[in-house]
Amino acid sequence: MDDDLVFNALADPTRRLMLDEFSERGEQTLYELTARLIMRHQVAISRQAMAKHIDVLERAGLVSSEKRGKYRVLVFNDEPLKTVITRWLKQRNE
Amino acid sequence: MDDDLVFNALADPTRRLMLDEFSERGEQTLYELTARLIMRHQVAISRQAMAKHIDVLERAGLVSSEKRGKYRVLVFNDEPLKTVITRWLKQRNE
DNA sequence: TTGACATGCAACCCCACGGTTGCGTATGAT
DNA sequence: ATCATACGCAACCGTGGGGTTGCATGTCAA
Repeated sequence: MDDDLVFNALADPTRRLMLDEFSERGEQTLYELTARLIMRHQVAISRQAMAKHIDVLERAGLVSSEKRGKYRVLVFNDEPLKTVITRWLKQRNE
Repeated sequence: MDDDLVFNALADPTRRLMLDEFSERGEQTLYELTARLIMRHQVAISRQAMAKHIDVLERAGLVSSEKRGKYRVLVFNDEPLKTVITRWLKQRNE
């Protein structure tokens, strides 16, 4: 896992919104996700821009994708987040 | 606290190294921190570039600074990190 | 088989960001 | 009083990232 890819993936507000949707629904189509961002978050974005964001998330290991017929199905993976956040926070056992 | 500022602050590898140093020493001079990055992490960076990074960290609330005589003393604050990381991770009580 | 649809790919644009350069300022030791 | 030092400020530069546009491809329903 590459720290740099993960942090860069999190640096963009649109990608963070995507992760918000993923934490609600772990599995979504690219088309579904795009529709959701536009309708529920009033994001003005094109399909191509979304595809680029997905590529970034995928390279960071936060999303894995699989071609299923006509659709590209995206699956959320929160493991990179867990490993990344412990970097500067001392363990508290309270 | 502004999420965007925090995530953008974390997006740069040099700033992450700074936070590494801060988690060891919560309080440092800008001069000290610069020297540490150069010597311990082989980072080639100028004082002015460091000052810019500190500004970014400060706007994100991760660092507060105070002028003490000739020096600028920097104090680490991990609160923004704590509030930010819980966004996508469901609580696990194991 | 035809056509709508979901996606892939490549070239291009714009601007924010990290870095440098140059100069000015104030503090403190001698 | 002098001078090295730690820092602030502003202008400039080059690159990368987010976005768009245009076109090609593959899948599925009728």
